[in-house]
Amino acid sequence: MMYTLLMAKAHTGVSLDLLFRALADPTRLRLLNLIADREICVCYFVEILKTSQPKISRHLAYLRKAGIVAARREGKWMHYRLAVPRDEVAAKILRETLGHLRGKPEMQRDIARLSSVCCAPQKFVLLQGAPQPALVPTS
Amino acid sequence: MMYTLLMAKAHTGVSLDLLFRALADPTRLRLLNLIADREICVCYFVEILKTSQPKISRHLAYLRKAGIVAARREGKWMHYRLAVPRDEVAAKILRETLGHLRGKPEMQRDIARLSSVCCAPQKFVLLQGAPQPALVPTS
DNA sequence: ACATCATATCCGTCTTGACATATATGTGGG
DNA sequence: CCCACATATATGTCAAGACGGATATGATGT
Repeated sequence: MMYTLLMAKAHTGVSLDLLFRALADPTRLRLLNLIADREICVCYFVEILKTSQPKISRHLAYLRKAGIVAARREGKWMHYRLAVPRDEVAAKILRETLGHLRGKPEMQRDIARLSSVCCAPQKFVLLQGAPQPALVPTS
Repeated sequence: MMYTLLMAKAHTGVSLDLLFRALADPTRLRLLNLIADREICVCYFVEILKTSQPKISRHLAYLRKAGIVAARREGKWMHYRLAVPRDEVAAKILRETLGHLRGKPEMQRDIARLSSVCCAPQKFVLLQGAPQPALVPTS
């Protein structure tokens, strides 16, 4: 019942204002920054953003329905990766936005946290045995 | 009471998700496309978008408070023009978005309507004696 | 049974449109 | 000059819906 606006048009491809809607939230921007060039599973988001799992899951659902990310299940784990929108304009704006995010200190901090978490996953209860994120060829 | 989130941060410059919020609406995108490279007064928006004047005025207020457009009064008329955000990242994304809009058929139709309306303003009751839009040096 | 993740529900806030009304400026008459 | 009155634009109010966070519960795989 929620997010019906986005859901309604998700299948037709992302029109510009829908893309902007998807980008108009700090949590989603942080998620996108982490997803940008690696396939990564949900437990890392929970550990890095330090927010509740349902909250993250909802924002990921939002991005999925907006056609910006795609998910793949591997056993217990769900891997998320970027899904470049078919719409050329939307795709370009998304790429540029991700590029800009990379320069933001807050975003760099998230990436740094990801690195440290990956180097010592055994230190984080949530990440026991979690699959490592895999870099993805830059689109 | 309305738009408090935007109002709260408007003076500090536009953070990325606030810019996206401002862009996440079709009406505002149409307005921005018309404003992009000319200073233009409100009555043209009403005539071109064919929507209610309060609706347009509200969206313009939204864009104003988001720091994306600026207004200037000249007698009865209010002229709106683009206001490039101080934040370099936001400014770049805005410029690129406007560039992309230019390619969209719907937006080109609006520009076409603007031209025809400007050539024969006497045909439109709303535009009797309204000042002509003035092109602005491309930023 | 447990771990990982997704969805439902509740609640407060924001957004949006429609409609009514207020404000600001210009104009003409006394 | 002051007063109506028209014009251009802005704002208040209301209702409907969307959003975002928190919490509880469901689904899926080991």
